[in-house]
Amino acid sequence: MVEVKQQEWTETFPEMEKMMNYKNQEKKKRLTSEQMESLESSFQEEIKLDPQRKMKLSKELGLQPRQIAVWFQNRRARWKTKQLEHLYDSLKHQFNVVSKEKQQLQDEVMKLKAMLKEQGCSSSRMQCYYSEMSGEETETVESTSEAALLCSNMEIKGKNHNQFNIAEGNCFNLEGYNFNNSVPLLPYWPNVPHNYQP
DNA sequence: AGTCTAACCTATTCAAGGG
DNA sequence: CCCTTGAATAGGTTAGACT
Repeated sequence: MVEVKQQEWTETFPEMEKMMNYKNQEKKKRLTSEQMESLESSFQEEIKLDPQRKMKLSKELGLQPRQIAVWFQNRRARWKTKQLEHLYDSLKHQFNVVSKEKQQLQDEVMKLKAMLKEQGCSSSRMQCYYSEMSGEETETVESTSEAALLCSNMEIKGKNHNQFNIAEGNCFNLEGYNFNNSVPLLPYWPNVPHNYQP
């Protein structure tokens, strides 16, 4: 059924037959390691491909300009996937750090409460006493930790994702939280134009 | 404002190569 | 033979030039 249709097509449109033969002959070919290296170093210089560079690479590497464009397109897609993976790892690590800290603080609160109980002083009385002393509203440890986590999320959402601030290792502005010990970054980062919108 | 075009993106296909 | 990788394609979006 398919063969019959194909025959009809090629008889009606000889150009189509040419194209089909061309397609059969021209199988997908892998780029040589030299071509790959050259394209890769060019990509590291600049993630975007301007027409002059495309033509230059095309001549240098003996590839069609279209092939150069396609390679850069696919390379950007791969790069973006890697970025997302690293961003995910980074956020996961930060979440673990904050969770651990929250647990430690909660443990500390439990210990302190137990101590107060031993001394025969109720926690509500102690909270009232603390409020009078500091003149501020009292907060539970849960609320402060959750607020910190919320703030960190807001910080992330507030950033322009295209700037990749988190992935580039910038610290959060959260007071009292040190996120310097996040996951290691990629060994290298290509130049991304300021106006680059993935 | 509407149209055209080039360049780009994402998703997908498919050939090549490795285990 | 199956799975992964990467070159290529399809179809949609966007920005800029032009009328």
